[in-house]
Amino acid sequence: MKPLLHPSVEDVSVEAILHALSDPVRVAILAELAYSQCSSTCSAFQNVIDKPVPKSTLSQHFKVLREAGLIRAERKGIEMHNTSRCAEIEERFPGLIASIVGAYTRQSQQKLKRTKSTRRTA
Amino acid sequence: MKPLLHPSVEDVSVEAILHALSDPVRVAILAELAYSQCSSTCSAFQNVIDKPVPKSTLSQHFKVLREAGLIRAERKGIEMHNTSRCAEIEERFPGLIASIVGAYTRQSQQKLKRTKSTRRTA
DNA sequence: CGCAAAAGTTCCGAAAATGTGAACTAATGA
DNA sequence: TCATTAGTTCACATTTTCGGAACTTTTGCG
Repeated sequence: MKPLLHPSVEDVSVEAILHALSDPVRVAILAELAYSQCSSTCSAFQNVIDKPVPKSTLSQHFKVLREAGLIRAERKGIEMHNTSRCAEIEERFPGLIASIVGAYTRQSQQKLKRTKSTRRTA
Repeated sequence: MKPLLHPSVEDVSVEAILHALSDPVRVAILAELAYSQCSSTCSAFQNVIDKPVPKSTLSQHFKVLREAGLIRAERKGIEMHNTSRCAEIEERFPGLIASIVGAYTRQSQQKLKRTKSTRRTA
């Protein structure tokens, strides 16, 4: 199996980061990895959003995150251990990831508030 | 001609913003609009990157920026006047746009530095 | 008015990217 | 050796994107 390429920090591009994080599933994965500060397997994210994500799709998502330089993946026996590379990226692009994850957080809070205050459909 | 839909600020999504800004042409446009603080026509950006951008493509790019809520477009006579909506978005997602544009700026500076220090091909 | 030009948009076909089931690979353990 | 589990790769359908050609709006000019 291929040795899992990870770009070095100086090869990480803003385009790739933004593209990777323009998908709700991928941000959810990164946010979780960044928050928990410890490694997680891919299959741990099969229900990262409301509905289940097929594993081939999940694999693609991890690939995108990996190649964007946002996560590091290491094979440990039968499973993959994924960790965030946010600290490295923070050095190169200070505040970038934090503000993106922060914006998503704010967005989901506002979404909650809206459905709470306007639940006429219930 | 259609009346040019602009999402209201509270309908702007982070996904759409990141997707819009994951393209070099579109960031270049937004950065320019945000920096200049005044309106510009679409055709003013035909050479926003090294090579010329076809006008149908440019039109699509402006549409993406518009629908993401990043710019406002108004027809003035024969041409469109585009302005950035960064101030509005700053209220909803503080620091987001600034950190993205900042990251791109840093990236292009580093790219310059690299080609300067390693120009063997010249 | 009629017509030409300029700025954008829309249309459409080609090319690229994405999602996902099915088949495959690699590591583990009985 | 064989079954199981975790992920990857393949193949194909769907979607998105690019860009040339044609179209629409507005303006300016005779």
